[in-house]
Amino acid sequence: MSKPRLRFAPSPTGSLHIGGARTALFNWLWARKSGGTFVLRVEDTDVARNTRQSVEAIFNALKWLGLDWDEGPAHADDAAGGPHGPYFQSQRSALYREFAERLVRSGHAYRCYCTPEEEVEARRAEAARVGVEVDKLVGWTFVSPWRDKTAELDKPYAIKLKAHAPDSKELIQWKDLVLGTIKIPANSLRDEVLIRSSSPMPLYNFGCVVDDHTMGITHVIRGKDHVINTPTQILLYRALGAELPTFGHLPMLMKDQSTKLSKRDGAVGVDQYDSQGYLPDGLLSYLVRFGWSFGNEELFTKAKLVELFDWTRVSKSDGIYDFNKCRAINQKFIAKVATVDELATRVLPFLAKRGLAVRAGHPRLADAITTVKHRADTLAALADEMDFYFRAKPEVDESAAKQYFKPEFAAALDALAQFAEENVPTRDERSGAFADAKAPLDEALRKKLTDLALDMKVIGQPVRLALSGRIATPDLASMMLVLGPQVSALRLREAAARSRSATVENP
RNA sequence: GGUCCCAUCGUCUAGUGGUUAGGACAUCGGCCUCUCACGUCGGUAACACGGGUUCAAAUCCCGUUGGGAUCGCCA
Repeated sequence: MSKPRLRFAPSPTGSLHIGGARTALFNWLWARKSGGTFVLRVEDTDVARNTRQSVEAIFNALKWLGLDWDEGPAHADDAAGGPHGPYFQSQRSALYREFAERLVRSGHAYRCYCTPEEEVEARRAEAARVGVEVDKLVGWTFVSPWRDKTAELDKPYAIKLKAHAPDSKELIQWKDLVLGTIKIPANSLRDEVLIRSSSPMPLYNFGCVVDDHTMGITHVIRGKDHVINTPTQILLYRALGAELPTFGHLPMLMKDQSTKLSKRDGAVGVDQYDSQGYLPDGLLSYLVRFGWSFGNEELFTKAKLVELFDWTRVSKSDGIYDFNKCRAINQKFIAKVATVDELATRVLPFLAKRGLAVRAGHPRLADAITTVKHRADTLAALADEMDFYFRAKPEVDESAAKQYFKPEFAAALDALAQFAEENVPTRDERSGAFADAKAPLDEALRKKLTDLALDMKVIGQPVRLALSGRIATPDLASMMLVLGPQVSALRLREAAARSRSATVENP
């Protein structure tokens, strides 16, 4: 048996939606797991809604997620893109026309000279006959008078699929990879338009089947909203004399129990997760749960996902998208899964956004991250937590300064400045893990406080504010260690000076 | 309404005939503590309902109810 070929076929009408990302993920996963091929095809036949900008946004989102494709356009202007190219449907019109005419010749399709307006009119007439409003008319489909005619007229025509014989009792069925066997009565299908009368572009079902067929796609994995398209597509495969791919329909992502997640529901664009500082694998770990789970595990790298994925663990029921849970997963990913090196690379742009031009390999970067990675749920938050380590002077929380920078603390702050100079090792002086240097420093600090007859509970916040400008930070010893003896001492002395000159407030 | 699909804590889920129905997020409380977090301990909280099958059902079957998808010369 030949290797599986899977595809993701987005329509470029906006940025990549997380639902689309989920679908792409499952296709990619099986391609990687099975040693098959992952194809990217752009279904850009709706010229009114498609934009080149969207094409690029989708490609970028896929790249950011790390869902690399083996075949397909490398960029928005890549006309070839691989052995089955072009991969933009808008560039394949001739092919669709050719297949459509072939179906007309073989009797599976016909030229319908009715105009869309005539069909609308027929619908209206039927509604009037039955005595209901047009949009209340159900279960009625337009039957073209051209269905069994072969005449060629000199006027525009749509090519329609002859879906089934009028008295067909056939059940169209397939074994769905996730839903199991599904049977749908053929007579519930209508004569679908393959190619419009007014445009060379194919309609969805036709373009999809022609492409999946000519591109050798073996597995069609998509959202459950496509279940209803499947029988029509099966008819099309049959008409083409083509082998059926395996279909798999994934559960939907819902906003709540009664609404499916739409483009207006907040953070649904993958690009937004990128700019908010999510980790690609963090997002993917959450998205994969919409359809797949592995025991109670919820943190997966892509490599792990490829290793563990299989179709027997795929679920059928729709899931409600929970932004909080997504963020919680990302937080755990930052704290527990991502390496300091990876975080160091990824946090740089977020530091830059704060005006901090920290370069990769900055001597304080790795240590800074180890002190704050348990405190952030996004890279943006991580950058915020690290901010004070990299500023020449910390940005002081003024209301906290009023509370903690008081004359009575000045002497202590000076004394601790000296302590820092004498006890905080420089980076060159220490080796080994951060924690190995921190523990003794922490101990020394406590001893010093005892010697000075200072209570940590009292002096802690002034010192914290001195070192960081903030009232919520990592522990004191950690900050001193990251900052180093000189900077620590400098900040403590400045705080001491400021405290000394602070006026005593009258309550 | 036709057709199709689905159904375990608020949410995502584990569970594949015998469990005190487990975990995670959220939530509530305790502990830890130099702040905020992290961590940790514990609490509240679920098998939609009704019939079968079986010694035994969250698990299998049927029905009901509830929810979703779809019904374009969009994708």
